[in-house]
Amino acid sequence: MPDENQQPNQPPAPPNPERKTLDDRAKMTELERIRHSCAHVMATAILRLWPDAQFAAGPPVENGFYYDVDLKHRISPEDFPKIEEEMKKEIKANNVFEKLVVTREQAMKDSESGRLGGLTERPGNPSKFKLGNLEAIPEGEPISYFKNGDFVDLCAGPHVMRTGNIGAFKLTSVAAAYYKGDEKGPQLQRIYGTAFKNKTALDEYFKMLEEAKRRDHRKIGAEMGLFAIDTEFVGPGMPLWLPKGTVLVEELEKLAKETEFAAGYVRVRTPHLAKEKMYRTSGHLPYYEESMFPPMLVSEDTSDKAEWERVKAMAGPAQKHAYELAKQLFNSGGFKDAKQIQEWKQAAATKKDADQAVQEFFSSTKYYLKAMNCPHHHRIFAAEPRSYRDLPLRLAEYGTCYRFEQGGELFGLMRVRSMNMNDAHIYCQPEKFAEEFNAVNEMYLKYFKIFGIEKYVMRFSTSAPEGLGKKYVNEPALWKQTEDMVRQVLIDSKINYVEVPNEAAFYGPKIDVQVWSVIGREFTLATNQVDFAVPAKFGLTYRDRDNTDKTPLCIHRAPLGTHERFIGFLIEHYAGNFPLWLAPDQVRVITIGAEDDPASAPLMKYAKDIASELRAAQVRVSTDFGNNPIKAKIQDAEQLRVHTMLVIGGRDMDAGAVSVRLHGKGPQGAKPKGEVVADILAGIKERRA
RNA sequence: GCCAGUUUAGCUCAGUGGUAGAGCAACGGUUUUGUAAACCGUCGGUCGCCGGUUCAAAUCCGGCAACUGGCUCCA
Repeated sequence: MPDENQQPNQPPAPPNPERKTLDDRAKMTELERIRHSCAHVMATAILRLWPDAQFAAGPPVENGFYYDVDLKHRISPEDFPKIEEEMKKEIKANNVFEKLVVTREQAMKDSESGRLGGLTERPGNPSKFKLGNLEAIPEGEPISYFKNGDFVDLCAGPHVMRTGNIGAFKLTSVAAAYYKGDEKGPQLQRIYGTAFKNKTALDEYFKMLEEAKRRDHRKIGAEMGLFAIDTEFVGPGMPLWLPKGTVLVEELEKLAKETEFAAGYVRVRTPHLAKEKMYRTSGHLPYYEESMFPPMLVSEDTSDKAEWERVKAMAGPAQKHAYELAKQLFNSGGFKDAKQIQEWKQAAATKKDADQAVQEFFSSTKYYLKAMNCPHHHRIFAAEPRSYRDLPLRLAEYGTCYRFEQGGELFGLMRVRSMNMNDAHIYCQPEKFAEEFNAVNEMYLKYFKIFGIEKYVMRFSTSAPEGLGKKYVNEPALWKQTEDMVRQVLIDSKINYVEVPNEAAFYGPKIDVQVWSVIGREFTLATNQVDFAVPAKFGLTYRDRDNTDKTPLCIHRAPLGTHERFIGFLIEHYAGNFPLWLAPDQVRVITIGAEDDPASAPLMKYAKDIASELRAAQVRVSTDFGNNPIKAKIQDAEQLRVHTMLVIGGRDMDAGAVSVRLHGKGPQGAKPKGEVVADILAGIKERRA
């Protein structure tokens, strides 16, 4: 990793997915030691209440600690007070955290007797997870226990000196977690807590959480009328952009279009659907089917006769029954109740058979909602003969994609099922790759500057040899070649990055840009992927200088990610206080004097003229000429987060001036009207922060 | 999808088996103003949905849905 480009406020690199070395562990900060120790104290307390509990891993994490436990009793927040009670006793006892170095044989023995992660030996209840942890310790590395009171744990430390050094703590939540993160492994209960040096720091942390809640994009989005998620009629994970949110969407599109135009991109537009053949050819279906909406089945021939032939050709009664029910479904526009669906499911031996029956019914054309834009763009590349002179061809589109994210993944605007990607595909000659890839990275940095994003890290995801042919296309030479190219560009451009093995896309290595919102939430915003596989699958070629046909390399890139996630991020980044160019409510003209008061007629004219002038210049301006007191009008505008308030009274009118007030910054004094208007227009044009 | 929790008016929230409440917002009026709340009044709810227990359910029980915090996944 190039250190010289390390930015001063760069966050620490994400935790290495591989095992922590003893050296890494020794670097634990004091706070981390407190939290790690607190996890042991929590385990001690849980064992006093439920002696048969088996523990897996209990590390400190960003905002606290957790311990994974296997226990018949389902721990709920109602149990927290009594666990905390036991923890307090252990802290009050002020036991020493004693380190014992043991042999592997001893540790094996203590795992089998249930002593590890226990208060006593527990015959017939071996410490199975500790045994697994023990196996992961490489030969030659010392094996140690930490002991506080009766609790003995397999642990490399480090810890605080005594349990009494844990100043203040609180249990926060419980969740399910898989042993060693393996979905197929046993499921454990993960108990989360947090700990601090003292009560003041703990209270501050909870106050910070409250503050974070106020900045949550879901809360601000509702307050400002940016978006709505109508789960009843539209569906979960499919946001509706309200007029004010649409302003943000369109301002971003404008920015992207200008930037891409200047960088030599051309724009294209594609439908939201494609035939099954598209995703079979691209190779997405086997890798990606789970994340796509189930296909729509479309018939080009529904004549009764053709249908009958198909029914007769079907294998068994199960398929025939499924077929009848499927027909009912399509004719009536949906099953009437859950019983009917159940019946249908039972009728078909497996879901596949039922799908098959439906498909047969409609002469077998499947259409998929697109989960990505690349195949469509590949077909645009294929639509015309290409010469090396046409390259690099940069096809850009704000393409709408649909992904069937699992229910539990959905999260406000951050994880959605319908999304608009700031997408483009760059087709280039392999020898032009570095130049193009670099230009894309520079575009990222340009955007970050506009939005004042200072904390970011580029995650360079590469393949793993064991995944070739499974998770990744089986092209070892191309993997190595493209990964080397990307790495070289990153090193040459001195961009700060971390390399993450085994996380590439199936068709090539990728770079994800990770950012942190002010409230500390982490986001993967942008992505930049190399694709050496899919263009070949579509038979894409260009005629090179030497009169031979060659396959282009493709770079997928989305510097602004999706509208949904990017705007979600921006809402929290700015806490809803957008810069003038983005603000849904840019200017509000507020009069001291009401429209329904005849004496204010000249003031009204003066104010209306200013509003009209701004509106004619495409500024989003509203007016408040109502009869509320000025304080109330100001408050309304402040709560709406109107960026610039122009307060106009008789005094201003007489001087040909307006009084400017900026949201969150208070009154800025009266200035000549022309100057104020010019400044507003310039601020918008320059996209001033 | 998995574990736990939550769901009462547009929003924030009271209401632990006996006639659904408050503040803000909205709407109607009064008041005519110098930088974050003038005053009076009116409207607004199948207590997420379905079922059960009970003389009686927002409240107790079961199922489902959505959301929240995590896990796995991911732009």
